[in-house]
Amino acid sequence: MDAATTHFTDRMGLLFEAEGQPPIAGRIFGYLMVSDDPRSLDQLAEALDVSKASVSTNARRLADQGVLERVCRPADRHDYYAVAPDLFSRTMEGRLRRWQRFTEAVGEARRTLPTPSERVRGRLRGYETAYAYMVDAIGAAVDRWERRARPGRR
Amino acid sequence: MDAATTHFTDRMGLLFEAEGQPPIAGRIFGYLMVSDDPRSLDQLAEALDVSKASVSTNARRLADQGVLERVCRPADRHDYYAVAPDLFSRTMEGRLRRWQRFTEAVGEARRTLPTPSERVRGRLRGYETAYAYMVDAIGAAVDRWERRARPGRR
DNA sequence: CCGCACGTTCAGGCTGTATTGAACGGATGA
DNA sequence: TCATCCGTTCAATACAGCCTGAACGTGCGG
Repeated sequence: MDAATTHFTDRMGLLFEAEGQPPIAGRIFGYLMVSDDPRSLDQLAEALDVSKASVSTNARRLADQGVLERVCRPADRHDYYAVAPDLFSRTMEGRLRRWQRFTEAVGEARRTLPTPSERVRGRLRGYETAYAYMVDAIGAAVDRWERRARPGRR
Repeated sequence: MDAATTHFTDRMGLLFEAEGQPPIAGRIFGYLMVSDDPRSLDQLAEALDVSKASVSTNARRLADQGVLERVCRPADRHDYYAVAPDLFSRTMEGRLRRWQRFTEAVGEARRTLPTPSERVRGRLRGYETAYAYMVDAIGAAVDRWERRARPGRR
């Protein structure tokens, strides 16, 4: 692996770490981002110099999140991974899902708090409304983007 | 602190943890979210049953991020904290900033990789374009939201 | 039926970080 | 000037999670 690629994968590892994900997951993602073809677990383990166990776990994790796609080739027992073709909208979906968890907690609080003041109730309700507004706006923007970047798909 | 509030603050702690932030930061945020008035460091430490050192560090951290606001009262040496009034747009700004780091790394990769294939180059460029598109869309949505939620402000 | 090549799982070591108690600096008021 | 009350900083500890090597299950080929 050349120096520029190593630099990029390491940086992705740090960025993923800052988002609460394992560093290796970020490095896998980074490596596949700059890979032309899908890569097998062995290729990933060797390129990144990490154990196959980690690669297996983290690659599957990323695939579950929709960041990667598992590619199967006929007459080949290897699992190959590649960045998801609709990576961007998947990422946005994931972000909205994470925000939704916050909003659910806020909604539960608004419903179960014993004696919320008017200000607190308004604050919580305001957060929920803003979230709903954002879901619409971002969803619409992603749709527009997808239509622009991949006209005719679906 | 009543059970519903404790439940909410703990949940916020877990959600913050999943985002790569200290749990106590989330609990502070949660507690201030359902607090009518600004709270002092001592109040926070007692309510959440944590050391004042942690409260000091994490509250300042959140204030730096724009999530909280430090409130000063005349003739009172205490520091008070409250959720930022423009919490939502601050949160969005922070999210865009984090995405920007990814995009910067992608841009650097596109410029420094020794022999990127056409597919890889297109992928990286596509990511950068999508990010720029999203910054615009989200920025515009936040503006619309701010104008709707706080008409007349500035 | 055996050998091999995969991917997965799991206990254990290890590193990084959150949290704490204690010490510190600064400002205020007597 | 001293005593007190803040908030901050720091070394030390506890803890959580990542990563790994080895063992396991599975399916294919000989």
